Amino acid sequence: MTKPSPVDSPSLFPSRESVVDVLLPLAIGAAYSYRVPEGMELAPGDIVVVPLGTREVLGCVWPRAGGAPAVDPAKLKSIKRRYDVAPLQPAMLAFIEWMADYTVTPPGMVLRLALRHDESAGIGRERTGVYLTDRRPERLTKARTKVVEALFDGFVRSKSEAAREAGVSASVVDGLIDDGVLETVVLPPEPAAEVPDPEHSRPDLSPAQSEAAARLVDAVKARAFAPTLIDGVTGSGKTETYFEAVAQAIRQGQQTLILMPEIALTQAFLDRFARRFGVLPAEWHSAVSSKRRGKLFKGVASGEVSVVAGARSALFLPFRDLGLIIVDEEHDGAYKQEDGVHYHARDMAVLRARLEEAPIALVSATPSLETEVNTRRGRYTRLHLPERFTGTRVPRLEPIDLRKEGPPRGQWVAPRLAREMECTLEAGGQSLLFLNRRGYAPLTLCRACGHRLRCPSCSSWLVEHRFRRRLECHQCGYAMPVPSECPACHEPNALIPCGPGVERLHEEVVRLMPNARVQVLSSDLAGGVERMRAELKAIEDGEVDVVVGTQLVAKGHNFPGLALVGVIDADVGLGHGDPRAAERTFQLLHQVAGRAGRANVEGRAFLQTYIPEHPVMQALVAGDRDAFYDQEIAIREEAHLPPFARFCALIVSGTDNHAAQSHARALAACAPFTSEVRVLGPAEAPLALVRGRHRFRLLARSERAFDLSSYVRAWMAGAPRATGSLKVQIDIDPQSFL
DNA sequence: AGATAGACATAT
DNA sequence: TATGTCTATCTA
Repeated sequence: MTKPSPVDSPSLFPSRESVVDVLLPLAIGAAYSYRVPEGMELAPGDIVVVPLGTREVLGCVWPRAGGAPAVDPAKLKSIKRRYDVAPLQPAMLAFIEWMADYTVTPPGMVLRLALRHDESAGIGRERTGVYLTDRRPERLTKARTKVVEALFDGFVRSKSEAAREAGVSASVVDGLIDDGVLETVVLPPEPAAEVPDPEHSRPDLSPAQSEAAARLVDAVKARAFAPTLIDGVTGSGKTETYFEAVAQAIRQGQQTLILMPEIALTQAFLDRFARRFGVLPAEWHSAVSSKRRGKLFKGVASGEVSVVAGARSALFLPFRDLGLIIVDEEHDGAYKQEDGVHYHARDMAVLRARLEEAPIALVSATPSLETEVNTRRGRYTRLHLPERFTGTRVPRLEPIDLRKEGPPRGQWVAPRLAREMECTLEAGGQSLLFLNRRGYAPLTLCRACGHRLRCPSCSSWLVEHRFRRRLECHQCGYAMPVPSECPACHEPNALIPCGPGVERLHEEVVRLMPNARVQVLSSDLAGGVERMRAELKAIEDGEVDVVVGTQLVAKGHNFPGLALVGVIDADVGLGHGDPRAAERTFQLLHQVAGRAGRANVEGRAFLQTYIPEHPVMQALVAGDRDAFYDQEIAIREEAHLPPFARFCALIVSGTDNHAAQSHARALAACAPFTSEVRVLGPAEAPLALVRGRHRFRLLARSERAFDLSSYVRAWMAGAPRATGSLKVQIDIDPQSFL
């Protein structure tokens, strides 16, 4: 593949050519053809407005596929107008086509991801500026005097700015314009983003960081595809290291995309960026207003915006000249898009980097299995940051065997951990107890008849949330008030909570340590984002002695003062047959342990488990990451699952076929890798679905559920045709584009 | 994605 | 026979 020209391709269609193909952001197989109006010049990548049926839609002029498609010329309609934005670059067009092919999705659906911003939003009204003339108002009111005084320096201000500075309403300013006291000028549009300064503040880097940064900078200078894994322990300064590569891209006048899992786009990251580059990066995620999105879209397309930090959707921004991609926390599951177009943003980022001929850095303390494998096979370069920047070490997890030294019945903190927490409290240190279970108790059962409360719609356990006085289903969101009697045998006051959730753990810690200030952190914390921010601040300021938290505490936020971390139930999430369970548990607990310790204090971490002999626990205790990956890779190979196996879903729709619908539901529940999954083996894939290199593999919830391969074969043979449609997502080797 | 044209089901 | 609801099909 040749490097596409970063600027507008000069290869316009010959002037006598009056028809172009336009890809529409719809689930249509191919681009449609449109007549080009007299005098309009179009090239592939241009965004245009075209008529479609009764309405008008946005589309993208698409390279003409080989061989003129036979469309009745009488059906051709004309392009309405060109949309005022820089054209999509050839690499972007290639990206859309590749990704569509790769994800078995119509290209239009991928284009839709790129054009999803509001068309009108970015255009923005013209801003009017005002300045003071020599003329003075005939009737001089108090408000008018204030305006004249405020603008006496003669500088141009926007209307709203002038009003604000003078402390009057905008109508006063308008009145003065009418009287000729103020003159108006058209102001240039506000810049889409501030310009980062690569030399704003050069950081002090450790030798390991400097070495890694130099390698990355070289890769940026080379302007070639080069995938790298930045693999460094928590606190090793991975961010500061890749910032040097970002700085180099800025110096070269190229753009950078920094992808992060939605949750990681925190103030902490933005602050660090601002410290290094003097300004905030352009942010792109679901909370950004549509007006702002429109503006950014244009700024990114024109090349004006040089650094974008965003969630996975930022991958579809129309960069003019992308010089570097960073995928922070590359192992994070949030990169996987599971509805609409199914894709993994990390893999698509690698694809995009290849097509843009740009280096890409995947960043993680606990790389995903596939990234580790790619690195071991030499497809990615490994840059290892072995030490913490502060000099303290990431603590080893000390195992607590719950079979031997478990807590008394009805309690969850082992005596040894409780003593350690007590010591930490006396020494003025902060502790964190980690339990990946929201609510009070994960299961409620009837003491009288043994009935267990299940969700009526999806049959998983109902989780008691004592604070909200509700039973909630964590699977589907169903909720009901806590009943006073058993729904099965109607025995009153017989329902008892089983097992711990963070709420219950909180209760226990308060009992164990009456003098400690204890705070629960859970994603369902009452009071929303505001409250969460306040609590995090309180923790940071040392106003909390013990934090009891779920998954949330493992990601994003930094707790600068943690001296002790205790994992309450390390076995949660293992043993459900999920092929990713071991990997996820390892990553999560490794990250949690990494929270302990600070600049001058070595932290300690404890791991409560019933299965200390389990490979995940052994690897965590030994701190031996390589051994863990070795094992995990071997297990996959034995099961004939490629280490890359990504997703598989079979979606059946149709009213007449109830069996098909229940199959679809079962599959939706198990794909991709969320519950017990069994490989039914390679089946003869329908030719229509399998394109060349894609291997076909079906995963089902269990052997008993149904034999999918024969089901699909029957379906393809037309047996239960009904009115349904069938979509099979195929297990693809995600590196097939490398 | 919409808009629309058929296929059934139900009201008038 | 008009009207509503659900789906599959089409848009150049």
